[in-house]
Amino acid sequence: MNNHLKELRAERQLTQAQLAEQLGVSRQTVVAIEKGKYDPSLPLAFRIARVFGLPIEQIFMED
Amino acid sequence: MNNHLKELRAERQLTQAQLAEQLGVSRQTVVAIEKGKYDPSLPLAFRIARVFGLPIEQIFMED
DNA sequence: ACACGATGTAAAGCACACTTTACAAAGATT
DNA sequence: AATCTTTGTAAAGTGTGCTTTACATCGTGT
Repeated sequence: MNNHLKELRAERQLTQAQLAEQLGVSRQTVVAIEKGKYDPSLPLAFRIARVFGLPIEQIFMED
Repeated sequence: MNNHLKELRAERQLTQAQLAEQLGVSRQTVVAIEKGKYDPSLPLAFRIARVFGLPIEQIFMED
């Protein structure tokens, strides 16, 4: 899976730490997802989608 | 997280085994998700959405 | 040069997603 | 009643999502 997390975060001018806090996860989790190290769980994907006001399919995509 | 998997599967008249095969997972995984024992991974959620032709948010929802 | 904020990397540990195998309980069919 | 399909339950094993801690790197500002 691919994702646009880094770009979306940059657009909103959020640091990894700020985004992590809004999502209720550690900064390492944000780093790992941005770097494509692993995919978020479904509940976390929902929270990410909610933070950015976008459907999950517009943030994450099967490559 | 809640989901409508069981109802959607019933509408399409699929058995758990048939759905599992289409999704490329074991039947136990389908059972566990239907029963709410755990949530699917994000990639599996995408495959489920594709099988039913619906956005993820119309199949899974934060309760 | 030094400090500071933001990002990247690594490793150990815990919980959960998924597997395989096996068996039990219903429902439908003959 | 006996069989067959479908569904439910359980348990042990593997891999991944997420945590915490710690340190390295890079860019910017003083």
